[in-house]
Amino acid sequence: MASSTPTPERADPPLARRCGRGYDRAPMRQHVVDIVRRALARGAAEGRWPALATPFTVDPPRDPRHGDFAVNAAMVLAKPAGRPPRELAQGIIEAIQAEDGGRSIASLEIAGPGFVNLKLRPEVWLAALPEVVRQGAAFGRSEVGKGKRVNVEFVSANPTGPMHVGHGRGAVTGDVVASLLDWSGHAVTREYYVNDHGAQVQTLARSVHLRYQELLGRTVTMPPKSYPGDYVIEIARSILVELGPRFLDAPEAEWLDLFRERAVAHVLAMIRSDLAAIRISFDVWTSERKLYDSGTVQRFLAELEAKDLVYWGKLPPPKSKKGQPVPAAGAPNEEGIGEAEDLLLFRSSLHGDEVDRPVKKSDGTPTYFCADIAYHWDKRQRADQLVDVLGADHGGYVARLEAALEALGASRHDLHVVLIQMVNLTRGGEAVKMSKRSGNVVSLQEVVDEVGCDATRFIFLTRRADAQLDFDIELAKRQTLDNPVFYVQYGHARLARILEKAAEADAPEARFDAETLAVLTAPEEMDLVKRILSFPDLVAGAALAWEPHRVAFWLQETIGAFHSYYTQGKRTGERFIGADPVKTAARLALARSLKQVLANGLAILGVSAPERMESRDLAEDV
RNA sequence: GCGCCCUUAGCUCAGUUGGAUAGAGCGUCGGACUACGAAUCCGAAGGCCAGAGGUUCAAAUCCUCUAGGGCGCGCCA
Repeated sequence: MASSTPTPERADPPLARRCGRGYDRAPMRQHVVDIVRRALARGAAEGRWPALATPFTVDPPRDPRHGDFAVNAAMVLAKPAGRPPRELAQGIIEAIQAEDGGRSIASLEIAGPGFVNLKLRPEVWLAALPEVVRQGAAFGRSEVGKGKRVNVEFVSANPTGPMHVGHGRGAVTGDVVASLLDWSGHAVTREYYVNDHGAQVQTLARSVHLRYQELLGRTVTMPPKSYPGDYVIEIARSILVELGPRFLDAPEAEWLDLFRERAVAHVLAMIRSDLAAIRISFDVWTSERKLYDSGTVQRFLAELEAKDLVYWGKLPPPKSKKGQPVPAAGAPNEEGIGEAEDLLLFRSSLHGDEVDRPVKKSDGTPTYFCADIAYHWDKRQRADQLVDVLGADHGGYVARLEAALEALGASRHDLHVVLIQMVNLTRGGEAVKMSKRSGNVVSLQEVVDEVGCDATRFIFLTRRADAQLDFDIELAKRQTLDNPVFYVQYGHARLARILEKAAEADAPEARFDAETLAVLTAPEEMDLVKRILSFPDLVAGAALAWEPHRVAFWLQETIGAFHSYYTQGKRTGERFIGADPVKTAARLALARSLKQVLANGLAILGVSAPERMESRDLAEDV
């Protein structure tokens, strides 16, 4: 585990949090942060500049020529000190040098408006490399989330049909967010909320009954709002086979519950199977129905009343859509409910919501929202931080959930919602027709069957969650450069083959001692070493920003750097396994470290890291 | 009409929570294989970061407005 990582001492936590970004404890960077912090404190104590009021940053600059880290302390201090930043920078450099005593820093210089560019001695970087292989599959884990319980709710697709591609994106995103949080030391629960209570599952049950009648020879027409899919026929058939035709003309009350239970169980089994195909499983499945059966919702409502958070009243009239007339007062809406009647309203507008939201309908039954806040409140008791991964069409729902948490005494920040934008499925650039009406929504299963689990998962992660994603089936199957999955996996396989080849060729073994690694002097080699060592930083950052796509991009960049280095070696004749046994041993150490870090990155994404690629079969292409 | 999200190279997108001369891939053009995987790489061309103001040492990033695109908007879940 990561516990043996040389953890830099953390003198004073509040100060430590102010300096740097707080979340970042990558050993090398933290080392620099510590030195700079001590240097600044000493300078302040000596009256050379004021004590730091705002945080400074230590960041790897975009341009590697600017050094390993850029420190902005002089610019931050310029105003309070009343002196030009470049002048301050000179003093800061001297203080840093005094602090370090030449042990770890190779160079310091003033640049641009007042940055202090800092370069560590190569041996400092190289000395950290053995840790990568020593920690192996745990390299990259951190404890930034130590002791924090996080509940990640995702998918939560209604149990009325198989998962489609859009669900798949949310599923993979949620799964990897959970994985990242796990890697950064949080105690993670993956949770699925099953909406098995409302009108939609009733509709499903009725659809099954219609198909049931059909199987018994009746001619039926599926109403517009029903579920016509083939799986509905399957469910009907299984009921017919097992229980016979006795429900054909029975009143609804006699079969509705039974049909619903059967249907939901069947669909949930389908969903579990869809999820298994993309390597996703959940720790907890929470049934909305059981929240009622166990009295959780009722108790929750009582609590709301006790806290005076609800009242009986009328909802303000809706904002009309452009071009549409505002319904006359008292006119019934689509559900035939007039607006004159009172409902039980939750005071969400006190906490940032636009209006108060109903928790009980005018007929006295609880709304969906009611059960959902009860559910979130319940989750909040079980975890310190909640994450919901929702489709973007639920964006309007976030404010009321946050309001609910806040009203109940938690913080609105205890919930973070990751909104997933829609997926445009294409095939060779042509949009794939998705018609909900015909039940022809392309199922996740079909896509996974065609392109494979690895490609499906990876492609879902090649875009920020809140941006729309084009998913091209042909591209995902293609074994070429424009397919990022292939590119990254090939890089891992290539490293595996090099190490394999070295063993066969009786080449020297990888060696991690300082003397051997010291021959890794090429800029490309040091660049790779630094990239490898930045991995824990990347993972922690992606976790705390809930941004799994960062890992996918990092993998592509890192493997690209390796391919470039490798091919360059081929061109110059500086072969990976070369005549020089020391260089060979050092390069193999680099290869092992890089292979490990790629494997770990892919593990976070839930994508396999193959030891070799299957041979390309072009004959398959028509 | 109101709210939220988006707008970066011809195309698809990154941009390290405000840092230095804005980066990749694809596409285009031109190059590199007696080889440990050329399933790769190198180079060139390509930009008013949608537009206008503001905040400060510093803005693609934060605030306001405008123009386009997406989503949502009464006791459906």
